[in-house]
Amino acid sequence: MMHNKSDSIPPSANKSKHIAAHPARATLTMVAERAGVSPSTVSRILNGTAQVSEEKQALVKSVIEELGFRPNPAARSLAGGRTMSIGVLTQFIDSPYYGEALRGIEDELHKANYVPLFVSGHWNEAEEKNRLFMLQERKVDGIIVLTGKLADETLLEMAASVPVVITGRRLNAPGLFSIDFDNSEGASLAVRHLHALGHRRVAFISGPLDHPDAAQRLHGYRKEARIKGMDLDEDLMIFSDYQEAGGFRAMNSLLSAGAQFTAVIAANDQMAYGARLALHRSGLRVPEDVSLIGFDDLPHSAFTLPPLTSVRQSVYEIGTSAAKAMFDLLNKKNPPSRLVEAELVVRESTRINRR
Amino acid sequence: MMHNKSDSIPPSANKSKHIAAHPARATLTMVAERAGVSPSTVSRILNGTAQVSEEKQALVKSVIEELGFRPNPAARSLAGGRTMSIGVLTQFIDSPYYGEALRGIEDELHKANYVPLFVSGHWNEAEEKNRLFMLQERKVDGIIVLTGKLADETLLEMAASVPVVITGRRLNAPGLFSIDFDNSEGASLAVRHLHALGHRRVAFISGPLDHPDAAQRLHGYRKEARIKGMDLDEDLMIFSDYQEAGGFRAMNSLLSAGAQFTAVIAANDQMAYGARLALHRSGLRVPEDVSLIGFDDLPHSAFTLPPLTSVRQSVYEIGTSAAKAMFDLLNKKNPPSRLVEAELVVRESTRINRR
DNA sequence: TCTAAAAGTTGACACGTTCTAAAGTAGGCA
DNA sequence: TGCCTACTTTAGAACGTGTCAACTTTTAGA
Repeated sequence: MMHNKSDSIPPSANKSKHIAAHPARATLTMVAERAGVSPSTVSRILNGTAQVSEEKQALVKSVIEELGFRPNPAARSLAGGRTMSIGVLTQFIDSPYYGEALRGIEDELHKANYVPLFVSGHWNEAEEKNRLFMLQERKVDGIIVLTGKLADETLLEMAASVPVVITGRRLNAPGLFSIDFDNSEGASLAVRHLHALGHRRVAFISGPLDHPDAAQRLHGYRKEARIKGMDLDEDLMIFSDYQEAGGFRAMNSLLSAGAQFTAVIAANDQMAYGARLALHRSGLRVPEDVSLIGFDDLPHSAFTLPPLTSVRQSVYEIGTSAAKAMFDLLNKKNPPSRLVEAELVVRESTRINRR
Repeated sequence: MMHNKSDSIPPSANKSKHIAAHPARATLTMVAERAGVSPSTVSRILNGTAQVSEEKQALVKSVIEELGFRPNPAARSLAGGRTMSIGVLTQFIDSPYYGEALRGIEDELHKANYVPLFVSGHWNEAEEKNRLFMLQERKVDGIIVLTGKLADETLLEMAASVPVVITGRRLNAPGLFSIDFDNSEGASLAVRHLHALGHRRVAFISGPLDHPDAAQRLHGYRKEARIKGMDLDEDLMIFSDYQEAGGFRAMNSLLSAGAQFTAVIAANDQMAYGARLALHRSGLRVPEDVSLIGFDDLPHSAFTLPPLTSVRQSVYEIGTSAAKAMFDLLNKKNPPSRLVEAELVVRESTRINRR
């Protein structure tokens, strides 16, 4: 027999129902009583479920204000109403990249009195499903999924029972909204910039291909390089893990394999940082000897040495857009899926190729 | 009359109570029926509220397994039981510093089937109080506060009704656990290191003094410099905002004011990054001309140019410790408050003073 | 003026737990 | 055998809100 870990934890301390200082939270019933109407009426006013005469509206609302009444989320949830909470599946709560998106979501939800429930999937499909399941148990009103490895079908299935906003892929279905960056175009932008500076051999440090955005970025690089007729040897491409240390190792591999290049694009800024250090260790200067471009434009990239040229994506905006779309979904509107444009921020890590 | 923003949002979409595919979630009552016992007994087994005979325990547990029963959090909450959720007040959800702590908390809570509710106070006392209020409304079982501007009294008051774990200050009370870094000692460590390298004029870029840790770090710097008999002019100290851009500006001010120093300590890594760029812009090399030490040892600091010497604090561990302490509190244990030691990670941004 | 439809309102129950008080069941001792 | 204690178990009332069906009032049409 399995022992459930939580079994051993006794009930929490706050049993005292009436702390003297607090004047007993107002309930919907108290409001109804005070206003001389039925609880149902108050409920309908709160939720706009049906028509209520102007006068009663005004009366009840003033009583609500007076008593400082706020609906009890648990009771609402139990009664089958809204919980005023939105589940947010991210991959790592401390991701420097998605962090901004979380902030955007939080800011936007808060304006409408909603609370986000953040959970992390750790780029593991089973874990993601598990967390999503938890969210549904908690009866969240909607779910925002920040990328991840979930199958499209899983998402579509979920969208049938609860509004879903998904980033990092393009998908269309009722009750579902997707918002994605144009990763491919972003990578193309970087290639075009380097091409314009006279670079013809550009290395590419890719992220793990099981991340859809990594695949798209690699694709954009390949496509644009081909268009411009640039060299596109296999030994110019290397795969890594989106981490600083990974970028460091990748660059060392490139170097020790004797790859010839005058510029490098890293599929995210973190790998660019690592690569930059590796170049330094090998006595190569950025941008004098090698030009370097990152991707994501993390806040930090404006302060690296040299400040990093990077493909910018407004992740904060992705967050707010996702939250807004969620509200639309909640209101039964089905906003069209969106593709966000990328933009190149040119700083000091790229320059004209003199070789 | 004020119009409540949420009024306009219609009820959510999932009205259909019984989706064919899902075999109707098992409830506690169903479990009781199937096992031939009363709901109360099942509840008591679940919560360990009272003694139950071995046989019934086993029987009920097997039925729970069979039916895949999982308690409904909302119902629990409403009935006054545990909500299995812990409120976590942080300042910015995307803080590179506290992010790791959040991860630690999440990991630890998840093991015990608890869910964190993250909210952000944005270093604004009113906002912090507001968010804390929301958390209490949501009936969280406990609250973890990651630093902030709340008055001690507010925390103590709260601890009377719900278990509280607070980081970033030392406080003792029943139902409250505090865990803090030894910030002062951390700063002293940095000063000692520079002194040993022969530096006598060390500048200090402080964080905002309304952050308690900033005050402590400044204090540690002052104390140790005095002990070692080092120069401690007022123009060696400058105050900033813990941000990269702030560190950049601070260093420029120092430089343009003509301050003389051979080393700099920044009160956090982010300001160190900014300062490092400012030094570079002025043609000063790190560490050849100026030694630089940061604070926090962000993951990134191992990959800056040069890799940054920094005072390390295991923020992830702070997170897990906070969560563990919360469980102790929930179990009515009152663990002793803790002070976490700091450690200096020496990399390549410091060297012997040759001037 | 009468009637039908629409608008406004209400009571009662459901949601899935926890908790209290009280009842039931043994075992031990006189 | 009968009574008391200690251990188990249960019935049933909360908890605060949403919803449905039914009821009442108003409005509009003829």
